[in-house]
Amino acid sequence: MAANPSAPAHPPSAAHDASARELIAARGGRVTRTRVAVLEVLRASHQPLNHDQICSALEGAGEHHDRVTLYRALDWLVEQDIATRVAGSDRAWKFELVRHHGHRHAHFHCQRCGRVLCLEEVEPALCGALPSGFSLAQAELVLHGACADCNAPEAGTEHQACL
Amino acid sequence: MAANPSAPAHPPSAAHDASARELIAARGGRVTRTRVAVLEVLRASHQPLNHDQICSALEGAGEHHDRVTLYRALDWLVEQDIATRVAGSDRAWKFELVRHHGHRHAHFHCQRCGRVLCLEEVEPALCGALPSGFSLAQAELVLHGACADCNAPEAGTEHQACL
DNA sequence: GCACAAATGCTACAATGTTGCACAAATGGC
DNA sequence: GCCATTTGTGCAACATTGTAGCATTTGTGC
Ligand SMILES: [Mn+2]
Ligand SMILES: [Mn+2]
Ligand SMILES: [Zn+2]
Ligand SMILES: [Zn+2]
Repeated sequence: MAANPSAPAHPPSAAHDASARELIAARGGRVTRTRVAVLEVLRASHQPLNHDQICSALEGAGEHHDRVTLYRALDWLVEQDIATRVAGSDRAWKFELVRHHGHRHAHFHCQRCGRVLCLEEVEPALCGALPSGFSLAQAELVLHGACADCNAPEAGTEHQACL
Repeated sequence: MAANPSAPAHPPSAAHDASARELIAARGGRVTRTRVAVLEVLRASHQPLNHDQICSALEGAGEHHDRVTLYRALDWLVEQDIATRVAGSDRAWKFELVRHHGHRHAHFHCQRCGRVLCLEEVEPALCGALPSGFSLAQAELVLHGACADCNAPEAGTEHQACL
């Protein structure tokens, strides 16, 4: 870490970091190391991440965060509608930022590489009507199949579990 | 149990039991106590059941089955395409019989009573196209909201977790 | 800086599955 | 019906994912 006090401590993610702090403070929460770090990780990812992936990402960046604290930070982000939970194929929740408010998109679970990707262009829809008396709060659509990478004939690269 | 050898041992579920045994044998599996019992429970239920609910149902009928054996029986049924796994809202799998082969229906998760119901009339659909290169094996649609029972104004009955 | 509420970091514990392995039981051929 | 073979079972131990309780620390407003 550069100790130069006249320059911003972290060059490119500074703006991100700033707005992460603002976002947290705006919700009336305390700006803590873990909340900021988790928010940064989620912001940097274009796919939903589970607790373990987030933990590894932080650990990889040399930051250690307590397991329980991480769970609690994620719970708080979901409570505040900053993030959402996505049901995974294994039985671990995945988390992603709510990027465009109110926008619901489908997810794709690749049965080959195991990744879960956001299909920003695909919205859940129902073919048939809800039985009377039922009220709908939210529709969750998960497609299972093979992703483009795994379908590509030029094998060689094993797209296995690439974060 | 009536010991009369000229009459079927179990009056109403005999047909069920018979075809459960046949179904299992037809897949080349051994007809065991647990597989038959689990199949009967699934057949009798009109909603997906998790491991614990199945275990309770059996226990309630005076039958004890080992936890692990139950898991393995369920795994086998899924492998054989006799049953399917349905992702639950908690992190336990639910299981249901494949009743009409190839028929995919949506599920409804009531956020009030916690039940997961089959919406046999509703099929998953996508609004928007799959990105090129992707191939789809199966679509899974889960609707979240309040079921008819929970929406009914005549409260009194707490529809909580009724099997 | 101080006070105080809000978060953290432990340690335990709960829920849901999975693995390995010795033993039992279902099946098919006699 | 009996035996041999193969398939499942039952148990104990372990793995993963998440929660609860509680003493200690930290962020915030003054
Ligand atoms: Mn997404
Ligand atoms: Mn169903
Ligand atoms: Zn893939
Ligand atoms: Zn309900």
